[in-house]
Amino acid sequence: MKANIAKSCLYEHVARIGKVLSSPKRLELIDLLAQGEKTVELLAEQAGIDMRLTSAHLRALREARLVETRREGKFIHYRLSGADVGRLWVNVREVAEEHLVELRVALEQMAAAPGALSAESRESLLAKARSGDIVVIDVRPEAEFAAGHLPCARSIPLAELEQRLAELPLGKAVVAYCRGPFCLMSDQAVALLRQRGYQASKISDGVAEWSAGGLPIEN
Amino acid sequence: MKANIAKSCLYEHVARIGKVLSSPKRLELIDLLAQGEKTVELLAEQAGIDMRLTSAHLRALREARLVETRREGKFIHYRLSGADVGRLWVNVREVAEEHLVELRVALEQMAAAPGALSAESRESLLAKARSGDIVVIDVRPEAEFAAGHLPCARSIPLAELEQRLAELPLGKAVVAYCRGPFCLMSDQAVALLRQRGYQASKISDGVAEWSAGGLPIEN
DNA sequence: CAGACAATCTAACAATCGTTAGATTGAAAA
DNA sequence: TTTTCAATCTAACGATTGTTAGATTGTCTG
Repeated sequence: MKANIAKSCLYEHVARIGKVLSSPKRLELIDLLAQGEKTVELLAEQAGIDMRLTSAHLRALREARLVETRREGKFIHYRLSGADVGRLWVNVREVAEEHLVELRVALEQMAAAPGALSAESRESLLAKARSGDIVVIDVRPEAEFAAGHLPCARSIPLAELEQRLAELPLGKAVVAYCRGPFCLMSDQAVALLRQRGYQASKISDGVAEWSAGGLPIEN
Repeated sequence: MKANIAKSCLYEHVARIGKVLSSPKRLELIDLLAQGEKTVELLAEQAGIDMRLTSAHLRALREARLVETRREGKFIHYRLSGADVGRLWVNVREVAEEHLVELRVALEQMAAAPGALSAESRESLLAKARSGDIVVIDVRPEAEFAAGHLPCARSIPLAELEQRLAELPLGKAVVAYCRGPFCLMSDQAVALLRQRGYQASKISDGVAEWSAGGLPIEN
């Protein structure tokens, strides 16, 4: 039957997307690109992968049309080719968290600091941030903050946090966030802040999760 | 760094889900399972794959916890392990449709019958079905209808459509649906109905797409 | 022009995966 | 018990993929 071979061809096209999601390194690159446009060199450094291998993985991602490029002098900037790609990454990760117990266990024992907010809704957090009830800090590198961040958030990169403690009011609750559930920067920030007497906690959301939840992103 | 190896371990777990989505045959099995619980034999027949190979693919899906099994006598019934798995499949397919031009082209030239409804919202379709303005028919096998179907839909499997034409009112518009955008059954139904003088059209949604869109499913 | 550097290309190896076909398990029926 | 049949297991193959290291492209700077 002619229709049958045409049909299996359709699934083959979708499998191209699946194939690209089947490598941990490529997933990490997608996670990093969800924070904003980045050069190959920066991606290689942040993911801890050899630049030549990074380039090969990015090629695979580009052939599946999940990322696009932009040239700027010697540098080539990669970015996700749409917000739906970020949502897809969040979706795959959520399904993995839901069904793979091993992943949940690994996540729990990695986040040694028990700094997560007790199941607070995104909306109520946003309301408290808007009213000035809490201070929300974005501890990612400044370039990622500039590419897009949570409403009312202030950029204090983790590397600068110790020197810039004075910017934070001691009385108010401080809520930190970073790249998402797989990123440890907000945990480290919370640990440092608590050590210095601040009332600190974290949310596991990054901009991709926040945005996938239907909430606004500023830049 | 210890944190670094733990982190790459997290992405590896998510990649297990990606790996399982990287084979066209497995995607077709997921698509079929989104229609409801099925035995290995039935899946093999409907996907046109050797049963032993089907079993091997189902094993991979089960090891990634995307499907679960239930034994009933000699038969083993497979089902998706949650509604989120169906949503993930829809999500991956939508990203593929959005970014892979080749897939869009293949889809268009496969659906020879131009029977698709002009961009009508799901809600308005549901309202018209509820008011009795249109007749919605589910042309999938009856067992799939029984496992879950669109509200107000009537089951008329494609194989029985010709003999059961009398059940359909000639004056009203008839809207057919089947397993989803990759399924040709609703196209065939529309072709047959129009040939017999009915005012027929189709929607590309199946229960998975309908449900992923936040609309209710009956059974 | 030559040198520096970001990024890609190439070739080669080991490891993994999809597929096939034959053998085996396990539950129901004769 | 033996037979039947759904489903799984096993071994083997060919193809694909991830990774590595060296060579190359292309752009800016001196």
